[in-house]
Amino acid sequence: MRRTEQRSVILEELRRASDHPAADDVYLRVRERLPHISLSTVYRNLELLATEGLIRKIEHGGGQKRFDPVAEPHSHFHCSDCGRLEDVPFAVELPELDRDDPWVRARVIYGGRADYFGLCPACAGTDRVLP
Amino acid sequence: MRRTEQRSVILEELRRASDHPAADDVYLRVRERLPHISLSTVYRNLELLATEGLIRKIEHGGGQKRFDPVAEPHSHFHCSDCGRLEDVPFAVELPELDRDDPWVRARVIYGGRADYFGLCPACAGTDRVLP
DNA sequence: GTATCTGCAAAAGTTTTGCAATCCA
DNA sequence: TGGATTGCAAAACTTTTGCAGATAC
Repeated sequence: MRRTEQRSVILEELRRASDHPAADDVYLRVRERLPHISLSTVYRNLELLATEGLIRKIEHGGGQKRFDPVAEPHSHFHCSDCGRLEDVPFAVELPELDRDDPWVRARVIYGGRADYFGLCPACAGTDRVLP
Repeated sequence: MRRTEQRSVILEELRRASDHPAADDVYLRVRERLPHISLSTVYRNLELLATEGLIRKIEHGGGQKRFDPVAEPHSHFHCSDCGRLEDVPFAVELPELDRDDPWVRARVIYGGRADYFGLCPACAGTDRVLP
């Protein structure tokens, strides 16, 4: 993987973002700094960076895939109302799997992840009135 | 929601499937029985059935959304190699959230789900040689 | 009878790909 | 220099939508 300005800026802008942007959000942000960059370059680099393990691709409701600058597995919170996608600010431990279970033994399980869904502060109204 | 033959057959075929098919897989199966059905009807019905809570739409790696005939939340196992999506055959309990945590208090959390990823028996080779 | 539903076709939205030119090591 | 990378345009793919006619209740 070579170092190119496009690749660096894409990674920088993704790391600066806190909202798990989709490819075309990244494109818009990167374009502020590199006005001639093309959307395919953004797609190709996000894909490559995810393959190389520097970032993470997230499946999320809605048409687009989102990208996470944090490659380490962690939990997300999805707002069912506005679609916001946030990091859960603490580690969620999944229960240990029973290694003797035949279903578990028949598979190689790399890991697991817990995701939560509900209403974010803005949609729940708790960002205005705190109880 | 009215009862139509198309809707019934779509639901039946989804319930008969064990592989969490995508919309166009459902379309292919339904077409065996209703050769004149259109893909949009399949999309519209899967969407409606999911909205009504009879089935569940699953976000999953790869371009297409998948559908699950089981509406109750349960865990899935994603094969990183071949893309197979299976039900985890036991309940995975998520740890209780700390209701006094300010992050938790600021949100309305409907629920969570644990998903696992790794290699399925075929891709791990354990369907041929059992240890 | 009327609101819902279907099929068709077209549109919309997202992601991928072919290719010639350019760039990095 | 040579392989990786880019920009552009076109293609591919998935999903949604408009509309006229058919259907369920």
